Amino acid sequence: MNDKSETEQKIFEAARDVFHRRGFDGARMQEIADKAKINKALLHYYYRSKDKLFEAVFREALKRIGPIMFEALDREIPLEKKLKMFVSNYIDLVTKHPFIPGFIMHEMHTNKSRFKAFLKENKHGIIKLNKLKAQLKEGIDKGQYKNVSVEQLIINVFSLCAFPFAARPVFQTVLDIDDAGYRKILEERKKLIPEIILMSLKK
Amino acid sequence: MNDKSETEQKIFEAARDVFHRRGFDGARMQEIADKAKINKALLHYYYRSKDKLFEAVFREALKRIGPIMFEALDREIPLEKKLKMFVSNYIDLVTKHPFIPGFIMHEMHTNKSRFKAFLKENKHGIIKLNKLKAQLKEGIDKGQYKNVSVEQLIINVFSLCAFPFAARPVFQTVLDIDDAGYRKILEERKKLIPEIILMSLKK
DNA sequence: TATATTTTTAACCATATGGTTAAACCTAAT
DNA sequence: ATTAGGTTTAACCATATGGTTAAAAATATA
Repeated sequence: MNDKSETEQKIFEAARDVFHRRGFDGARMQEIADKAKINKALLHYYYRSKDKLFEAVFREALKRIGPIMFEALDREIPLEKKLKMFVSNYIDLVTKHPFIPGFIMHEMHTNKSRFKAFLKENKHGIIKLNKLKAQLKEGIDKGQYKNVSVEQLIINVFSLCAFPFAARPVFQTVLDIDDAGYRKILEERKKLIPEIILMSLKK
Repeated sequence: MNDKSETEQKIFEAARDVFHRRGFDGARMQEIADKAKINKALLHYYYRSKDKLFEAVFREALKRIGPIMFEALDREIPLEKKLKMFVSNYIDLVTKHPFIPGFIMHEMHTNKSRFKAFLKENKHGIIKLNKLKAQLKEGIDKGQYKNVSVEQLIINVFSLCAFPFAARPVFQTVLDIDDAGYRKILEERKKLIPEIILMSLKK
């Protein structure tokens, strides 16, 4: 869109950092200002309120994830490639922004209406299941795949991709894995997840 | 332990409700008091502070989930049964307390140290992987299972079980499913998840 | 019944927090 | 150099919030 001024950019990045990490309720305008190394009043100069600033951050998070789902799932390539592409893209993205899944989930729980409203207005919001559905049905009719619902399929893929990030501190603690070890595990999943999903489709 | 007085119980239940729903930062002592139909000062009479009250709620959530993981995973029954039992128990529990997964995940992210400290002191905290590990190794050696790591296996099972609850609002919105429909999907997963996991183990 | 103890309440308090204001500062155009 | 516009700051403000206090009410004890 508009090229933000340098300060505006600094503010946004600081805000993203803090909101992602602490959630809306946990975020403090002062912390954001400090992190951006500007006066608190400047936040309100550029973004009128905490709500507005949050919305900008929330939108960006959705806009980052949306296209990935959209591009990968709604495309004319074999299901197998589609899956691998999606999983790899998703894991790469979230590795760079590890708080996005948890952030979106939590904000969604505490404020469903905001999310729904946003999705409705956003083209990437609702996943277009048509192609995937058709593709799956074709495979099923051919006797190539088991008869599974698209919904379950998508829930499975997302669960296997996103949860290891969202629940990372839980897993690392409970399974006693250090950071390097966990990174390795995440990397391995780029191969593992498509395998699992494809296997679950086979008869 | 000690049989809480009626008021104490009312307070705790109200607190659980509010904390689960809003998280620590989003929870207001006033809302808890209102929900319990008592004066705000009574909260501090029974539980000294917001932190203490939260801790009680947080502990309870972990104590509910811990034994389920523990009981099911660390037991002398075939892997297949173990899996089915765990998944079914987990889904039943979380159906009754749908906010637990998201609650634990979020609080973990925003306050890792509290969680780790708690796990260390709790017997159910660290999953004992020994039996599961041995069991898996045996199957692998016999040529019955593929060579997968216990860690990935556990991450997969938990992801498939927990994420559909934690991200429920996201899925329902994005996939356009109503409450009844989603309940059905969750119920179906009691069969689906063990199938997927077992299939992912087969050679 | 009188006294001590526990439970509950209304009224406060101190602080944190989101937000505002008015003035200072900077930069580019005249 | 002066002016006008946008940018940045320090000092405030109003309110929400967790927490306290002292007294009332209820309950147990003698």
